Amino acid sequence: MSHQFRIMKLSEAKAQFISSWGAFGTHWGINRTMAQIHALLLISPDPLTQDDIMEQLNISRGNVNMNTRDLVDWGLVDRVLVPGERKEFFSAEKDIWKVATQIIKERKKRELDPMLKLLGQLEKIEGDKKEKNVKQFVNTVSGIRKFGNQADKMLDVMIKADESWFLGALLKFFK
Amino acid sequence: MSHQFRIMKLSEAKAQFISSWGAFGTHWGINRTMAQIHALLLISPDPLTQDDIMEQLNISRGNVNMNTRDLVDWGLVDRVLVPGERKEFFSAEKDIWKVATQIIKERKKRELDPMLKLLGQLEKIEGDKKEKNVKQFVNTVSGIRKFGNQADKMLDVMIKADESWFLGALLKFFK
DNA sequence: ATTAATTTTCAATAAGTTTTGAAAATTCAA
DNA sequence: TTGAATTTTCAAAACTTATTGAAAATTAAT
Repeated sequence: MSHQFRIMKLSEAKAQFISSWGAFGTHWGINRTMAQIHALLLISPDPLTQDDIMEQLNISRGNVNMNTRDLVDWGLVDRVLVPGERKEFFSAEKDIWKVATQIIKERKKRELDPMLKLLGQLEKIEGDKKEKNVKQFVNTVSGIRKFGNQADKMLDVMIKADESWFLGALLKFFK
Repeated sequence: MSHQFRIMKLSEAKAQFISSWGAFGTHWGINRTMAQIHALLLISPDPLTQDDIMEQLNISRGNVNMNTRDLVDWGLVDRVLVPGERKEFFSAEKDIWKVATQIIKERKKRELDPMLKLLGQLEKIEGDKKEKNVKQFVNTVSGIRKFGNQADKMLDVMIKADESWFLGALLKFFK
């Protein structure tokens, strides 16, 4: 079965990209609008104002304000000053490797690290280690913790590495 | 600043684990109850029935039914038959490496692969490749697509590899 | 075949999350 | 200072998603 695609105009392609990136974000714990604003900024060659974003995405001022704030907190977007302009402008980091490592760094800090800390505690429960419920609990928790610690170490190396080193090494690694 | 933890009883530790795993899941596009049922099954040495799950998590029959179905669809839980029992039982895959590769496999299929397909289309837009809006759009999309393709390849290797090979190789890789 | 046990479905409802928009706060130019 | 421009806040409303529970469907024992 084959499928014929039409060549799109920029405006149509932009709309598609923004909408898909938004839907994609919702599967990753990021709200739709935040992901859409990020997408819009990624494809904008120049920084945009709150009003630009409101207009292009048809959303309220408050919504833009809250979500740009979150994007700045995540380190994905910068507030930039344009000389001679009163309004403030927003600009997204365009290097996708930096975007990815920034997201990894934040999620690791916010989610993985606290989970690993908790699992370490849960392993030390009181009770008979031979009893099968205790045994299964400890096995499960320690299995997850060990796996999580490996992932944690691997992500630390990734975050510190630069892209060319990392991809080069990976390609060699995977023959 | 130091922090003194109390040693917990099994019942308390179980409750903590189930609740945290549920909260963790919500950051990863998995609903709270589905993650909690998964957690409960992971730490149960024996398979459980719908009624067991309803009782232990205090949720309705319909809810258990829908979420166990999803867990089975994700390949994380099996329906098992216990000889001489009328009811059906559920049991989770306990090997955490298998759990992780199964989740990666499913999310890749459901999310990454369709996104890469779309990005490939979006790159071929019509219009002047020298115009800065077109240029930025194409650059962004192709950057994401290239990065995504690398990730895709890497995940394919991970899915096929077995745990000991993979972790061994990773440790060597990261010196 | 009948019936009791069990599972599944799904419309109604509850719970949770996002969005709006107008008022309050802040910023900065004159 | 004053006041116009701009940003921020947050309670209320809209929207989305998850949960319930009772009825329907299925299963299997008698």
